[in-house]
Amino acid sequence: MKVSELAKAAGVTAETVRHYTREGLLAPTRDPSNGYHCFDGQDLERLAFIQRARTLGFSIKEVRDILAHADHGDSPCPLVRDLLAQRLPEIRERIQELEALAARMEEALNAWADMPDGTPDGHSLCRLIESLPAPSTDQADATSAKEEA
Amino acid sequence: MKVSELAKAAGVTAETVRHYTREGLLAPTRDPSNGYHCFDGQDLERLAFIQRARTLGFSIKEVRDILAHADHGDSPCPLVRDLLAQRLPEIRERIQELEALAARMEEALNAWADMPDGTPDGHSLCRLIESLPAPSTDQADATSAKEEA
DNA sequence: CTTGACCTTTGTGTAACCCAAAGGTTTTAC
DNA sequence: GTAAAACCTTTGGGTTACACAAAGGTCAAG
Repeated sequence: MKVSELAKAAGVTAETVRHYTREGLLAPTRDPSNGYHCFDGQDLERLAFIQRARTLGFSIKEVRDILAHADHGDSPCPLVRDLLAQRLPEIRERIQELEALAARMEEALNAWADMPDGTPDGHSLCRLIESLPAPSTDQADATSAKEEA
Repeated sequence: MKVSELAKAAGVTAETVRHYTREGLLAPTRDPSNGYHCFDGQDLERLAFIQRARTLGFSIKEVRDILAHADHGDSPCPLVRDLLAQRLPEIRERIQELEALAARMEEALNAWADMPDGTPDGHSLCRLIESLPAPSTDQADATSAKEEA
């Protein structure tokens, strides 16, 4: 199979296949006559595996580690479970942050429903935004903001 | 005020202040004697404004647009409201995705609680992951996956 | 006058691809 | 038979919001 054929079979773009290949998640052979990448059924299974792992939130780097374990004949399952157990609370935290964000946005839209659109006057750029509570400036928050990025 | 002083006053890093300056959100004067950036009280207010806008989910680019409107004497408020109204459903969608992700992760952890850690056998790299439903390969999903990135 | 703390600019890294360009190959169609 | 379409290759740049390191100038304190 060539790049596009594998891509089509797996439902991803050819670029994605090339990206995974560059990153070492897939290791196709080469057609010596023209230098094209050659994938087989195993690569398709491997790509499907990668997609499932990605739906669980694993990064490319993590998937590479998982595959390396398996390629080395070791069970990657304990690693997989550890990563999941570690990441789950982080996801939940991220959800909380987004819910707080959505709440702020909604609150703002409601609060502003009848507030006038002032033109900037040197003291205020946009009262709609300046009416918000100031973001906290302490270290704890700076840390969580770092995570947010 | 010099960079670090403004940064401390606003509770951000000096790097962040420099970044906003590079991006044109802040326009400090220069000390002619040494080329240092000089910020004043207005810049501090402006930075506080930026932080509030960021807590509403506005990107740097959007904040720049908002500030440009205000600097030009126009009310940025309608723009702000439009952006918020547009972004809110996107945030909600993102929350749904993350909740689905958390659910998949949790489900996986539970389902695997008593499943054995098989060593890879050529047909399976990690049954824990391969027992997952295959990610859908249709265009609609590819599109939403694009948004997700 | 020498540290140490702070300033400057420039360039690199992050995550996971997307996209364009330049150039070779294979397939298709006339 | 060949020309154009379609696909392949590698390389390099773009995306977000900064963090960080390097190289070199500046400034306050001892």
